[in-house]
Amino acid sequence: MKRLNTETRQILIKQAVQEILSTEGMSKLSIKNIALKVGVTEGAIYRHFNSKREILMSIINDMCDNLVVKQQEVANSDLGPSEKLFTFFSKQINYLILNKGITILLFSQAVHANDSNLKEKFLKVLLSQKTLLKQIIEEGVSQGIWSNQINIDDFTIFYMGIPTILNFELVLNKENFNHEEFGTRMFVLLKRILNP
Amino acid sequence: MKRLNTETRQILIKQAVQEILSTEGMSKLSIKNIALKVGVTEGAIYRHFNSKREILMSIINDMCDNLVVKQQEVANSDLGPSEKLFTFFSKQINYLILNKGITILLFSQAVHANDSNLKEKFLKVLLSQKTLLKQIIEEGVSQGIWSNQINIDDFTIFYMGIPTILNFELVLNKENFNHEEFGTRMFVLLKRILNP
DNA sequence: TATCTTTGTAAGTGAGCGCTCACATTTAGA
DNA sequence: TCTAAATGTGAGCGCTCACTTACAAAGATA
Repeated sequence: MKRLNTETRQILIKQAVQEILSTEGMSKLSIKNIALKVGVTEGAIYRHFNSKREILMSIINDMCDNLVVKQQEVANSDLGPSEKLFTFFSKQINYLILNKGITILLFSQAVHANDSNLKEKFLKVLLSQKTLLKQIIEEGVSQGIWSNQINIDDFTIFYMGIPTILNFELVLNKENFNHEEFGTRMFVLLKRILNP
Repeated sequence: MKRLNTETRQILIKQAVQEILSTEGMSKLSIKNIALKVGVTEGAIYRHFNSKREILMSIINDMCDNLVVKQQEVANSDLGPSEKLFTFFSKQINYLILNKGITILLFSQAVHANDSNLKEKFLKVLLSQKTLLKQIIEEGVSQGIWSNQINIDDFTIFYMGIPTILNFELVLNKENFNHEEFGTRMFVLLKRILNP
């Protein structure tokens, strides 16, 4: 068996986790299954992570670093609200398509995680995305670009449903699902809500 | 221990399942947990259902009889498209609020059920709702009530995200969540997409 | 080459899972 | 009142779970 250093192995383990999540679901996410997918035995997994919980925590931390922080930068940039929203949304869709399993993880754990620390962390990610989005929409409404008739909280709630349906379509349509277009097509609908 | 006949006990078991699903999630849905919530022992559960799978199947059959069939009637009624959509949507929201656990069950099992028969049944329910909705929207668009610019498939995909966010808001806000208003508020956003 | 840290293996732990079964008790009908 | 069916109990089945441990061997450093 070829040996790899911890950093490399950790990445492979996290990739395996996301692959299992997107194809088989949370109930099949066992250490044995992860090890099988990585090509090592169960014990080897525990050389690189102290617990299953720690693997999930690492995945969500990656999402913070590679997505949420970037979205934060977009929200606070000097772009116009319309461009901000498009970039914010695109980054999210691209990340979810590249990391297919993460939506299942995010929603199931944020709502019903056994571990309360894990639950709080997952919730924090979802809520911070919601807050950033709200900030962008408020800016657009106050500038008169978007309608002041809409309830901004309702819009953000509505928006948060998109990751789930993306995941749903990804799993169901698998092969013939058009990744690239999904974002732009959904964006059209979002703009129809916002436009005066 | 008070004894109850099978019909009564089956209802209590299904209620317990939905309660566990909405408060603790799929991972805590064990026969032991169900029995505990019902107030009997594990063995008693198997007097009224042959398997855990059969309990879930019965819950989804109830949803067919009490919701999907009603939605079908609405879609095929002689109401106008706008009234059809409102009634169709209201029935769904009310059912999901009354049966809080069912969204988790529906989406998690339709996507990743271990049992393929179960999976197909769950998928069928989701897809038949999607088809009925599409039928209503097509009618409205062809009558010129709604914009012919929108992609109807995209709209139905978008619509299917609502059950998940409803569930999300229900769990997170628990007490201070306004059940009655949620439907009408979301309906406002849906209409903004559809309106010419 | 010798040594030591790092990585992987294989067998095992106790706990919980869905489910079964021998047995007890209630309930309904003759 | 007697009997048989229906309902509930509690121990226990084989299995998988997350995780541990004793041991082996690869790779780096000297």
